[in-house]
Amino acid sequence: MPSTSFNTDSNIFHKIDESAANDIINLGRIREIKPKGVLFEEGTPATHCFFIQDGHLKISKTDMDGNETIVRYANPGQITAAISIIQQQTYPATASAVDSATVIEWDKDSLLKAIHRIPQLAINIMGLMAARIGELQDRYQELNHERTDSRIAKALLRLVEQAGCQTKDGITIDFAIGRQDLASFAGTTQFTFSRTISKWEKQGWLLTGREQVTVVSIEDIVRVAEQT
Amino acid sequence: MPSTSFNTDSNIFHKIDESAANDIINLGRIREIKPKGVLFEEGTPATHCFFIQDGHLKISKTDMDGNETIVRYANPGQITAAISIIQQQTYPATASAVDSATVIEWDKDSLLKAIHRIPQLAINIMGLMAARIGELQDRYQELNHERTDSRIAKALLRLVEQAGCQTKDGITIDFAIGRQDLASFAGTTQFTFSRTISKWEKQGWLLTGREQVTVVSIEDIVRVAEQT
DNA sequence: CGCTCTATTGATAAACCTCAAATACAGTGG
DNA sequence: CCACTGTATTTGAGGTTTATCAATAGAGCG
Repeated sequence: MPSTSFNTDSNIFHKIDESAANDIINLGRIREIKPKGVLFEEGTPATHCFFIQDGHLKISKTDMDGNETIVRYANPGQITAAISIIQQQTYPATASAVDSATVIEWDKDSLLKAIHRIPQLAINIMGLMAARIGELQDRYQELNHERTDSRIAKALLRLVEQAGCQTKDGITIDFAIGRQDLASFAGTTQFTFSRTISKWEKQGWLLTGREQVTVVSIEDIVRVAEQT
Repeated sequence: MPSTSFNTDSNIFHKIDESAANDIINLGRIREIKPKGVLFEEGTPATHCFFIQDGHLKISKTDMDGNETIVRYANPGQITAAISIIQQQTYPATASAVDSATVIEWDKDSLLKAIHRIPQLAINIMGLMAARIGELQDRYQELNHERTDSRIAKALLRLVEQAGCQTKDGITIDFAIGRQDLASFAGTTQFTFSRTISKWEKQGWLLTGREQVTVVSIEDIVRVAEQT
């Protein structure tokens, strides 16, 4: 049950007519990535830019001690590695597929040419980038000043918002995601994360399973997210 | 001794010839902001986009408990509030001048038209946005996994890099900045910050004064920044 | 010289991480 | 269908970093 309905406001083809959009798509190459497959790796030369057609990517950074920080989850309709359009640099993070994903891959020059022909494309990409800056700033602030409880709640809400899937018990996340990844996304450890959500499960706010979480009572999670 | 030399690579007028650049500038309006003056406030409608010609802006978010998070310091040559080009939204942060600053202010429509005429402008702005995303991701990771020592060192290095000014004793920051702001920028409290830098001052790595810090031994600060 | 704003320092507390170990779960092959 | 193996998750105990609070000291300014 893939959530392939793009938000038109934050779509790179917003305000671009279908034939032009198809031209742009045809400049790229479709690629399938297997679960846990790596699309691009932090530190390698940034040559391509990707549009996510289906599936979900984990964008993460790993430091020298092996600590993984999940920068974001990238969802259908978004682009990633926009940096490669502009500067001859290296990818600042690693992208790997959480499930089976299909992306469209453009090389720098093709996309640059497309932008010169269709400036609206640049404006749309800027919109996506602005949204990411906003989200990163929010998460930075949260990590700085909020308790793990709130951050965990917010992390769950973000995932549910971006990849939520209604089931009979509540809303679950569209792809398999382990505690370690959830914890990294929330900016905490798997241990603290585990303790926190088992507390919530006892309250009946959640249902948990192996690599899976279902939010039963959104209101309660929102309340925790909102509290100091 | 203002550091008004823009880095051409990350300048919004990169690859744009002078007459076109002047056209773009003339679409805007020059504004002077007094020290501590507010340019735009978090949550208010995002109507304008700003180019910093001279001076430094503090971009910050303040939560309900009054905790200030300094998202970044914006320096000459950069733009801020790029979000207002694209979406009819509110500013995600507050910008205030740290010293006397002069900015060029564009309204959304003027800049949109300019982009449609000169797509290179969009590409340049995307470059600046990509740089900011990269920096935010770095800082997020640091806040997540590094000790306050390293973060404080990195904060000092960033400021020195962006607004450093060579003096006879070492490199000092171009504008007056108090401990509270330095601490916020490093993601810690004024107390921890104070303790840490007085330790470093005793080692002879720094000279400190009221609202002022001079880095004497960059190498030692770099070493602390680099350590786990 | 007093007033205000900024910075330092000490004592205390607590949130959170680290490490160790136990338990649950899913898939596999017998 | 069941035991087995590897992985994921939970739980506990203990320690450490870092925030919090309170109080003092210093700098600039009229």
